[in-house]
Amino acid sequence: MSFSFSASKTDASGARRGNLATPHGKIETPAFMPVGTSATIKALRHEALEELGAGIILANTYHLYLRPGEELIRKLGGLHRFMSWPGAILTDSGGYQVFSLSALRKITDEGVTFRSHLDGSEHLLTPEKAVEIQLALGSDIAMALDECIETPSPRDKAEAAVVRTTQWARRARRHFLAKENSHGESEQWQFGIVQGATFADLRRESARQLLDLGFPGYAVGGLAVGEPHAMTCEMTGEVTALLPADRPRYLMGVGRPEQLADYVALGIDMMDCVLPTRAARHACLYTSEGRVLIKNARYAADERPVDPLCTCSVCKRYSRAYLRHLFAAGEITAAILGTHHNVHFYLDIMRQIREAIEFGNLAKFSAEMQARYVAGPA
RNA sequence: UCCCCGGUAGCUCAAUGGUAGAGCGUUCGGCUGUUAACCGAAAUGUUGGAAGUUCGAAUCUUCCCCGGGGAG
Repeated sequence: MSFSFSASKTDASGARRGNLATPHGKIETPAFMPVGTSATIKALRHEALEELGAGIILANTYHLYLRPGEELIRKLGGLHRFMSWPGAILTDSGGYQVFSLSALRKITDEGVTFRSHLDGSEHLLTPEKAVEIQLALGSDIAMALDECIETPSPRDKAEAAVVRTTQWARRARRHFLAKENSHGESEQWQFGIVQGATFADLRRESARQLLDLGFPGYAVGGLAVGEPHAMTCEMTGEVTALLPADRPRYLMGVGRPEQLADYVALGIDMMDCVLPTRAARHACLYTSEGRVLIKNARYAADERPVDPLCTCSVCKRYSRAYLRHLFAAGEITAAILGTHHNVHFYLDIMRQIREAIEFGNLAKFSAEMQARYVAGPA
């Protein structure tokens, strides 16, 4: 089975309804990818993930390189087999760690030197090395190493990050193609990542430079790192306007439930975010009526489900009172149930978004959902 | 009956004469390509009681109350 992507229907808004075929299954787009940095969606078993209908998940090059090491995973048959996940996997390159681990790394033109947060050892991650690791992992989609910078950033810093990201993308693409040719047929796709911070012209320039490198798909990175939602949308729109219609667009690291449809309307096909999983572990549950901070005292004797409109197995069975108790008691089951619900909620939003695109009424869905969401929990 | 140790925030405990604190708990908030079952804020005190010494007492003195241990 080989790769392909097609966006067959387009909503008036610019939203695309498509299909992404991978060696590990077909994914209906627009798609949300739960984040499993360390080869697991924290507190969620793969059985549940499959039940929830996740077709593709994220894993992280840098973290798996540090532990358990990509060579071990290669020996054990690759990441899919190692973690026993039959669906598709996209691996982030470590570019986000350039941002999130800024205190532990140094950037040069050659690459990024990280001081491991696990044992303090030093590691040089180059664009080539990131490709090597992702080939060893055998992910379906490999991301090129990029330089993700913080917001707000001055223009000169954003310019430098664009230059570096393009140089790194060129090296990553060349290295990837050389390896791919030696293998024969394509077993993996590689995406390039657009940077440019909050500067529209830099975003456009970054996109044009990456287009020259001929990636099978393109990502928009360095957003949702503190800037207002309107800015995220503006930058995303600048980029998607330039990207080829026949290739998937991936907006990295977004977003809040009420924002997902906005990104889809800008022509985004794929998104990922730690919010549903992390917030769940921190007792923040997303519902059709807004966020429920389940540890609040007001839920102590509330026998209703977390979300009365939700069809997930947690909402069918357990009360707010019970979930609040589990969180208050620090029980591990709290994280498991909360994560299950939140991931269901995100994947269900995406299902509704896809359906709305089919019927050409994404804007209506978005408005209705937001109105209900903003009203807040009863 | 005597001797010793102790009594400080809801809990476990700091502070040895100089502005009563911490951790946990409680309440509330934040998390956007995961260094995050994490992080932040707030509320909560007649320092067991009474009387002394002192410019000043959780701290020193005396008596009483309560808990633990020991002796007889």
